[in-house]
Amino acid sequence: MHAGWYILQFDAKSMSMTSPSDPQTGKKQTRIQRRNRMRILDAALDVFSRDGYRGATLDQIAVAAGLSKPNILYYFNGKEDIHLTLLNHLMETWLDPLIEMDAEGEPLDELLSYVQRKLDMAQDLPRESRLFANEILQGAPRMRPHLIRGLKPLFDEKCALIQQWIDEGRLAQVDPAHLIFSIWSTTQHYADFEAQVAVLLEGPAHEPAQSHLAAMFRKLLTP
Amino acid sequence: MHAGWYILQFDAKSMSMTSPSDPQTGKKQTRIQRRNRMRILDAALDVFSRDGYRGATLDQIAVAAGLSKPNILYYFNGKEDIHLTLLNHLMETWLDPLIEMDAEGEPLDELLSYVQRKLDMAQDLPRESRLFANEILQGAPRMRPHLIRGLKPLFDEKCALIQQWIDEGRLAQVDPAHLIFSIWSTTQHYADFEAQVAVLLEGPAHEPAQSHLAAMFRKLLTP
DNA sequence: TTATTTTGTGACCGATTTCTAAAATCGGCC
DNA sequence: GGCCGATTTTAGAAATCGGTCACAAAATAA
Repeated sequence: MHAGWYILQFDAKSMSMTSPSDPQTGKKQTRIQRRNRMRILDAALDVFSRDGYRGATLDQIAVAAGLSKPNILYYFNGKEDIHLTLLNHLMETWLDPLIEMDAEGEPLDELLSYVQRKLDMAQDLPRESRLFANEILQGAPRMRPHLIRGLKPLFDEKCALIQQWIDEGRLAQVDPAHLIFSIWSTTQHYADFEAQVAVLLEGPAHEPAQSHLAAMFRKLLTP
Repeated sequence: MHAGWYILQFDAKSMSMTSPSDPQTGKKQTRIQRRNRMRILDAALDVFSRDGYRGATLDQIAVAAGLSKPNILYYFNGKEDIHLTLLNHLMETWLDPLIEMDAEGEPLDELLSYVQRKLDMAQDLPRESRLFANEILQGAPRMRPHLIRGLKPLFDEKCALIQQWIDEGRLAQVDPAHLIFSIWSTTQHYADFEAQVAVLLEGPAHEPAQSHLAAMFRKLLTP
């Protein structure tokens, strides 16, 4: 949960008070509402994460959710509303691993744990990872404000922390920003490029990604 | 140029002999044909690399190319044809850096040069990188055959080479496949997630990506 | 020049897409 | 049962999609 979340949610709403699609105004959601909104969001996550915003259609989402198309629009104010809701939900969880990186902990442990958490997320939530990748690939048209107001300050804070650890001689010399980029890219790769990875890892068994990345970043960061 | 290329091209064609859109059958292309096909492909690269196959429209491409929609379809047999042509062109150049990795060279030099070439490509051809990323994100529906027939054998060959270097004690212990994934992901990140990187690197100057990646992989690979 | 081929366009088609309006149906509650 | 709000469906409007076609304009060959 971050400060920017409710702001985005608020900005995005058309502020109509008449639809059950607005969890802010509708005090109490029915069981059916909760169930169907969940179904729709789950189906939409499949579709948006594969085809991107422009490539996704309400028909695809409706079929995947097992609901009629107008019924989808009974629960959400439109395609944009669904997509924005997904991005907002994503924001709630996406930065958690980075937030958890603790200034009080042992630097190497903290960073290797962070790698582990990011890799777990890529493997447990590949659709969310691809949804994010799609949004950034398209130039982050809907998420740039959140990147600036939410991610950037957190990023700067953690870069400063890593730099401090380096200055204290507790980590090897590394550019903190590029280090974080390397952690993000190597971990998310297994979700975003799953189709390619699956083809290439076919055949004889390979070392798990986890041990490779742990070894790599340990070597990189050990002073 | 790979064996699979002509096969893919062949499969995709409707084999009509009447359109200038088929560079295989039309012996000599006029200047106008070459110029307009170039314009269309350049515009289509913009659109496809941003919005993906389903999200892109012929209207967008036509506007970006400065041509009318029917005129686009005079030069190409359809949306699919344009996209496939782009992917085929991409294949011609995308694997070159990996191919160049030389069994006769010094292992560390070869791998660090490979990192450098991949990073150069990400910075010089970001649209191509995003086109590729989009295709894989969507499950590689059009490229999986090429991944299997073209990339996989090359990948296995280079993995074996790296493993041999390791066995000879000329490189540190590393899983070759995951090493290559790490090289791909870290370099392509700067093209595919450019929108995010641009936001986060704003402010005080940072070390260039090149020196970070060079240092990182040198440290990882030095025995 | 004329004849012919190449290149380009406006009008249009059927299918798809987002979204609305209104009627029909469901589910509880008295 | 009968009422009332919540849910769902039917019907379709309006715009956009990929693609076609007849024909005009321009380039080229004779």
